[in-house]
Amino acid sequence: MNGCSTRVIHPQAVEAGRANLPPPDQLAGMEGFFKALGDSTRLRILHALLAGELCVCDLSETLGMSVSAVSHQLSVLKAARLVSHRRDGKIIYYSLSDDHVSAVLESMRVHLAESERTA
Amino acid sequence: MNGCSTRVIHPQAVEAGRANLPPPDQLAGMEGFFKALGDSTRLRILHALLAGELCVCDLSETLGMSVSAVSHQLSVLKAARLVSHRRDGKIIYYSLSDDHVSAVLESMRVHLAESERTA
DNA sequence: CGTTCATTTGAACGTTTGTTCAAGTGAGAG
DNA sequence: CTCTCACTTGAACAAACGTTCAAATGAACG
Repeated sequence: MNGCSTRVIHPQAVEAGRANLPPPDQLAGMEGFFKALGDSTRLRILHALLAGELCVCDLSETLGMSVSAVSHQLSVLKAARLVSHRRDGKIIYYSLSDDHVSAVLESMRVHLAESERTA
Repeated sequence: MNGCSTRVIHPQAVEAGRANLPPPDQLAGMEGFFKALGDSTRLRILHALLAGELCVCDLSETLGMSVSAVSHQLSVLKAARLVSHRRDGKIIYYSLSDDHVSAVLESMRVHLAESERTA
């Protein structure tokens, strides 16, 4: 909270920067979205679902981790609206909530390939 | 690590899901990228920089937080290659590392507006 | 009803993360 | 060289996170 000795170095730059700060609710939305994607288990779940819907049991087998751990992460993805689910008897099938999700994943792959090149 | 009683419910679905799992190095890259974006302070820094380069002092004034806290977060963004910096005497100016970053931010805003609509 | 089985949920525990505070760089000015 | 000032860095500590384990739903089936 201190700032610098001379208080502010470039007042107009500060003003311009402030003008671009997103309102709190938008900010919270973005943070939640990226946080949901910022975990390797959840990213692996999303990628596995690119092939089509999967039940929790199969997802656990696919990733080689416990059903409970997968279920916990699915609830995070569900809260972030990244996956949907449908029930068929005892089995619950999860899938990507819409095409936008796979588009995002694809665009990230491109970005990373790009910054790898610039390394 | 247990799986279900019947072991696997849909073996071919598991196989298809596994085929889409990214290799560990790609996965780590994605995770790091999204993790860097999954924090409100860092998102605010990136948005402030949309207007143009800013020094640490001004950034701290813009966000209303300590120079030290901002500097720590800048080092995270630097490690994720999301920002660049140039030195001019005692002052260090930070800017978005490339146009791709602002493109990503813009595409996220669109996605969030979309899923807001579907709410 | 009671059992089985896929899934969810809650508490626990170690790990990671973000901020603060104090000390440390490093570049210009006197 | 010494001082100042913008910035970085490390240790510390609380808050948030991901996994595990055990207990709890909830739907089918006898």
